[in-house]
Amino acid sequence: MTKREQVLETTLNLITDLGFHATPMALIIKKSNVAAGTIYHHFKNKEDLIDTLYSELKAEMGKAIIQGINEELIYKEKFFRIWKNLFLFFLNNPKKFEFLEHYAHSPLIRKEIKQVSKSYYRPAIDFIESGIKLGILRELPVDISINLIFGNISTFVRMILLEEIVFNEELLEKTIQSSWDSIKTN
Amino acid sequence: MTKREQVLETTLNLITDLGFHATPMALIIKKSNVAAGTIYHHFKNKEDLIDTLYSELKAEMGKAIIQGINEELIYKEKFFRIWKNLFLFFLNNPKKFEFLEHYAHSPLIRKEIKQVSKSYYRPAIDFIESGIKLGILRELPVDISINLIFGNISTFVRMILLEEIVFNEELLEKTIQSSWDSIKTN
Amino acid sequence: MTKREQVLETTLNLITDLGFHATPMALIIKKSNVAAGTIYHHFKNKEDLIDTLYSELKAEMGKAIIQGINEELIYKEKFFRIWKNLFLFFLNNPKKFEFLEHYAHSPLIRKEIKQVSKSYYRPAIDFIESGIKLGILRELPVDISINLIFGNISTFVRMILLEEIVFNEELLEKTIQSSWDSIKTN
Amino acid sequence: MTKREQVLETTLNLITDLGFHATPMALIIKKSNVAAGTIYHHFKNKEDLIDTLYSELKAEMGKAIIQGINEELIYKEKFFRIWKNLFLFFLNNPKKFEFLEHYAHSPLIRKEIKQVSKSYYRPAIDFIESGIKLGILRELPVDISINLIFGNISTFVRMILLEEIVFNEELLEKTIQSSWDSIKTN
DNA sequence: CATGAATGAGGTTTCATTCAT
DNA sequence: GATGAATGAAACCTCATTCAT
Repeated sequence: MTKREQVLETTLNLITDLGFHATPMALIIKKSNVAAGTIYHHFKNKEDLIDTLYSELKAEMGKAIIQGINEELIYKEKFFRIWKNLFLFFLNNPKKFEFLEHYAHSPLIRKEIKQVSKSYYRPAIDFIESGIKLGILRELPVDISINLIFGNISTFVRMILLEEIVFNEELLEKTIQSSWDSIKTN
Repeated sequence: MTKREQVLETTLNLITDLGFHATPMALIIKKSNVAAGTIYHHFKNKEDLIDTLYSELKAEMGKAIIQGINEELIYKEKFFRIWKNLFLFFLNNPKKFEFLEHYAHSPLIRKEIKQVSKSYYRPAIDFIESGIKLGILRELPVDISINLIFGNISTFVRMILLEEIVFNEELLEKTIQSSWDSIKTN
Repeated sequence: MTKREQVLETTLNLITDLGFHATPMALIIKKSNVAAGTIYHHFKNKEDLIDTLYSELKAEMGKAIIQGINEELIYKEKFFRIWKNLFLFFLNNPKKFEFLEHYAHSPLIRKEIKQVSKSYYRPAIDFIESGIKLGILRELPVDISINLIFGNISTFVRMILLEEIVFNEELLEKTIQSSWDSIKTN
Repeated sequence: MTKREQVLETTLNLITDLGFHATPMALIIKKSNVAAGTIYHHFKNKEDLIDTLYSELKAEMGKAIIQGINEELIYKEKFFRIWKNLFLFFLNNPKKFEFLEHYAHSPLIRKEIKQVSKSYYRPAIDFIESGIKLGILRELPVDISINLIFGNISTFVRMILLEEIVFNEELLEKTIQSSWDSIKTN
């Protein structure tokens, strides 16, 4: 593990645990066993460190979403697959989930970075658009559909992580179904 | 307007615009026309100020939710009413919306405060529970249903505020419908 | 007990327990059940409060020193009496002892106040001077003798209060004797 | 001279001149030609700075006490030597004297620090104990004898520094003698 | 690439004091 | 005499960042 990676991982852990405002560089330096100068060798400044972290996590998430999707599946199967992909990525990476959720709408991440990061889930957008064209999905603005789905997944994940519900396959299917019912045509 | 109210209002505006870490007390002091000591007379420290703000806004939101609900309405009408109540509260109070959304899952707000604040939407929880008992809503954990609905509303509001979609009555009805379809029994 | 007395007593207790720097007016106000303004009605400011306390305690100490001294006693008996008087005053008033000891040489108490307070143990000074004239005490500067005696008493008291030694009559006599041996002529 | 040493020396001077509460960190920073952060790099906070200063001065004093003591000297000569060593250390280092005296019994210095500092004059304690065993000194608790001697020295030094007496060899001998007479057997 | 002592602007908070009631 | 909300200067300390090694 390189120093650079150590820093990014430590930052992720600290920021999700304590929040940005309670995570000074000094703490990141201490917990990642790195010298102050080393961080500034790899990242321009604190903002750049956060932006980089956000950006890399978004890319990782983008990759996770499309795993196992192939053209043999029918539309609804693809939808279920994507939903589960994202769900599992979040569930298995709770810190990354926390971070991405929290800073998605924060003034802390520069808009430019958010814009670039959006490209990572271009495939998801395309998928929704095609669904509408095919008449499988309702005529809602794509971003609404996208956000409805993402929102549902993140709510579901959060509740499992906070142990407000106990996960089981049946509940998972019901929840995906409830997502599907909210976007499919009747 | 008391000094205390001045401080809370200014804090809400500044924090939503700039973020917590970019809102120094000095700025709150200046913009609320109050002396430094006065803030610390009313609030223990910066954290307590934020906690108080969060708590009071949650209470206000709780009141907004149940307006106009009476026993003459049928279940689905009540649901639509509640959905619109919350939607309008957020849309008409964008700063409050921003703040509540952003700090809902932040380590900044003490867990104790979050717990207390939860009581403010007790009526909503009761409403969902009764819907399930009556067989109108699916057998999903109440908190999931609640969060699905809240999540949908907030996604919808955010997109209107960010001007990613243009609001109209038809779209509103479609969106509520998509929420309703995700929780109602088939 | 008047409000003024409440304030003085609370101040004595807090300052000896916490030190001057850790005893803000706000704490004195709280612990003495008095309003901020009330203190400033009785004392010009914080310095005046401390000065007054010091001054009144010195006066009280002055009175204690000369109790039971009458002309029927021989010189050495008077010395033992005075020594015990001061010893008992300190032992029975540990907070007053602490305070007087600590602020005796502190830049906190205005020199003017110290000067005035000195007059309270004029009788002790006269007593030493007469001892030297009578040839009973050594030819040492009066202030040295005075301070040697006071120093010994305070050391003795402090050790009892800190439970570094256990008090008994025999030890008391030995200690006074050691004081007497250090100033009497051979 | 390191930055750390600069800070300690400046602190000693300022605190003895003005007192703790009248010596803001800003003044220490200015007078020691150091940046604010530099102090906090070396010391945890203001209290730690004072504690460290106290501790280091005690150690220095401990070293001074035992200079020139060797086994060829008889007991009384050693006593006179030790007395003079401490006397001279205080007289030649008036600021250190002031500081050590003033904070010896102050709640400002943490008890833990005081405990550790006590070890620095272990040799003096051993010396007194051996004197009692040899029958040269009275059967008084060691700490009493120690404190009586220290008390006398400090009273003497203080009076010279305050110019309440004029120092000369004869007076010095008389004062040591008065100390000796208070602890030796008759 | 890596280090960590040093920086100093600016952060949060304290605190003696006032004054209208 | 007594109250306590309000004041704002100044206190302590933090923190992102630099730079000589």
